[in-house]
Amino acid sequence: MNVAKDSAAPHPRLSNEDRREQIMQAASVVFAERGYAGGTTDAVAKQAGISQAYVVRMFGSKEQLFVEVAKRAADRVAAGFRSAIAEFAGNETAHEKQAILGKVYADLVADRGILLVLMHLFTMGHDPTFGPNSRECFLRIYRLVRDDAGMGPGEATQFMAQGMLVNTLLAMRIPDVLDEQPDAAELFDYCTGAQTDGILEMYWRPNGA
Amino acid sequence: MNVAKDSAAPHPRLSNEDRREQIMQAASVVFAERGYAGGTTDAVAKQAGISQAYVVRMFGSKEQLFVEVAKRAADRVAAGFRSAIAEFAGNETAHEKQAILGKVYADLVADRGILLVLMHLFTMGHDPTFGPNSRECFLRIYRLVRDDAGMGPGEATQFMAQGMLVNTLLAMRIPDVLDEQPDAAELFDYCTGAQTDGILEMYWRPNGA
DNA sequence: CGCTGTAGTAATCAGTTGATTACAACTATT
DNA sequence: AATAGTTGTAATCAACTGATTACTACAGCG
Repeated sequence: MNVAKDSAAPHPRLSNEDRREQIMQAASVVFAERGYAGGTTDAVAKQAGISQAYVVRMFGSKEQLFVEVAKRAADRVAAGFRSAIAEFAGNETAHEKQAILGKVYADLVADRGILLVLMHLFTMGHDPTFGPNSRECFLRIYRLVRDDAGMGPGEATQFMAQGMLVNTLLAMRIPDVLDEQPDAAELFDYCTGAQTDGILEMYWRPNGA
Repeated sequence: MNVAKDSAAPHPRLSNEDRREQIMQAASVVFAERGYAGGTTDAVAKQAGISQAYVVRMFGSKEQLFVEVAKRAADRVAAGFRSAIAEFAGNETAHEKQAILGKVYADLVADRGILLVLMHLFTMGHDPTFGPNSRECFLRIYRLVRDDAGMGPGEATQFMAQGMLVNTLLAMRIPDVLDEQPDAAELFDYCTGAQTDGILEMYWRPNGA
């Protein structure tokens, strides 16, 4: 039996796998708020409660860490969509499909890490490393919506457009000024449609789900 | 009469006003590609061909410089829309208005500075300085489209959504992979509609207009 | 117990960065 | 021509940052 170290032990000593996951979660928070250039490996380390040296050694470089964090964010969106699509009855209209996937997306981006890390990735299309990555992530989601969900290219495009507007509004923290800015409330309402209340409910929590 | 200094003079010695404009143009290029945190005042200075110290002293701080650059980007979008709206005949359908303003927007974001600086601004909604600024800039455009252009809230929202998707596709440099990625070509085509060719034509030039 | 691999850190380093200061060069006014 | 204001820079600084190295501590295995 282990000695009693279950409560607030100074060094829980995680496995490689668990620690990786923990660092990526911390990096997601840090990169989301500060961007790639502004997110320091030291901030990630502090967020994870470990040393800065360990963060760098675990992923080789800050660049590689960001790539993996961004990739995982896209993975989660894809997984969320796939699992929702798997439960389609098959007779939904394109509009109904949009509503279902829209709700799933609202759940996903309640995690500001997913939301903002992807947005930061998209703004680095010029970068030799991040650029190809960003295009691949985005097109993967597009294909999922168009093919697996079975929307036409037009409907899929419109769905992606609405998603990008939701991204922007949430990134800007529009929900913070809903009370004092009637126009913001109107725009947010028209954009999120039936999901408005659900999104707002999740928005005020520390993290989604 | 001035002495002959019109050809490649080492120090043209600009007026305060002209120099400000030149620095902001340089900063627009630098911040666009590197983001706020990644864009150094030294890179701005080199882009403008002056010393780093002068960049900082002219604007007080890097933060203030970014605020002014972002504000000017939003101003240009607003001015472009306003001048197009001023030429409305008054009997356009909402769809026609969207097409006209869409074309104007395509012209504007051919300048990657405008496009990306605004996107970077939008991702900093949490920042006490940039946050209020980003919301104000965005809502200003929304009101312009909804009120001055006379679209309803629904049409205006849809127009903004399409704009955010165009932003994302251009930021990711989707046009760079149009040939090897058929899905990218399809998405871009459906998104830009009648303006596809016009946008691409401008995309390959050093700068818009 | 000794050995080996793994988790984790402290210390350090070279390069960068925003900002400040003091100073030089030019221009206009009187 | 002396004065004063403006344009612009070189030099410098303290703080920061990603990465490397050498080290410690612990766990499993024979």
